[in-house]
Amino acid sequence: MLLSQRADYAVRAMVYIAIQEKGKRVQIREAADKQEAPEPFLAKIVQALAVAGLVDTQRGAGGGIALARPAQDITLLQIVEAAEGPIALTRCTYEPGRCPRMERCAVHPVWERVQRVLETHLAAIRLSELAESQRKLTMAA
Amino acid sequence: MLLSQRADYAVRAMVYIAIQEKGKRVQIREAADKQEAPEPFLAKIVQALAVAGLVDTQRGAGGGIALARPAQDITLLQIVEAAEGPIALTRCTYEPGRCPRMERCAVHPVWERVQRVLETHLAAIRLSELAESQRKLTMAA
DNA sequence: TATAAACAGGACTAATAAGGTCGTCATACT
DNA sequence: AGTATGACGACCTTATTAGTCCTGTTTATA
Repeated sequence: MLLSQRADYAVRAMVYIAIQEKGKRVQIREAADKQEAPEPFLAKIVQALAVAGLVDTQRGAGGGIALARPAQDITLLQIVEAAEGPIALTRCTYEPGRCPRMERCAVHPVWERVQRVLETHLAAIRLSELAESQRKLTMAA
Repeated sequence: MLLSQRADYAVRAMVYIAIQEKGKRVQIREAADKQEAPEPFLAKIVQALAVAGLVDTQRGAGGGIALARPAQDITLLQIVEAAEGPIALTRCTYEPGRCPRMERCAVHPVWERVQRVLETHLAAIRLSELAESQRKLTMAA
């Protein structure tokens, strides 16, 4: 698999948070149940999302998780990178300038191009769109 | 990293084989030296390429590896899949119908779409193009 | 102010995959 | 026959992934 479970859980959890009524906080337990994710594992992922500034967490009774900004300002790429760390197609493209063959290898620029395509596509998808189609799906059922 | 070292070694080795004069076979040892890949590891990868029908191997003195068909009939996607197995973005898209949430999850179709984009881009790149630009690079140096 | 509800954070573990090695056998040219 | 070469399979080591668990700390509210 190209993306890990972390990324998948993270995205689904974000969608779940996004479809709540405004102002309502979600508990990790609840999100884990609904998304069929192991609770302690999801808790860790949520921490990473919080560090990345995508969600705002609040402790204590009545606490929970909420989006840190409007859903249309959050992209799929941001969620994936928050959960997984920066994405790199191969070791060559992990850090710019890290690959010793860069100057003499015809494959290098191709990996870079493909990676850019992937990032662009992920960045074009907004959490608000995902939330919208999730709402429709849920209503239909 | 989204793709493993196997894929990277495989692609570079294929380019190296493709830039040889017609009819000349490459020894694994030689390819490993040139591509800075561990020889026994590359040998395994070459086996996978042979099973996938991308290269033709010949044992014995004067043996070695050659392309099994013209370089313009081999795509980057074929090489990557031969080296890594079928690519799947997430566990959801690993096998069609394998994901239990498919019907009620708004994220699922997005993963499928992104995966298709990736596959399409990889399939659009031909080994012959890579070989051509590698030849130019080598001549320039 | 006690208490229960919630996340924070670190240490730990199990399973899997990646990356790599080695030895032996089969094959083909000379 | 001898030697060069890949095929094949067993094995090993390390890193990553996917989790678990325990002990906090914060916060609302009864």
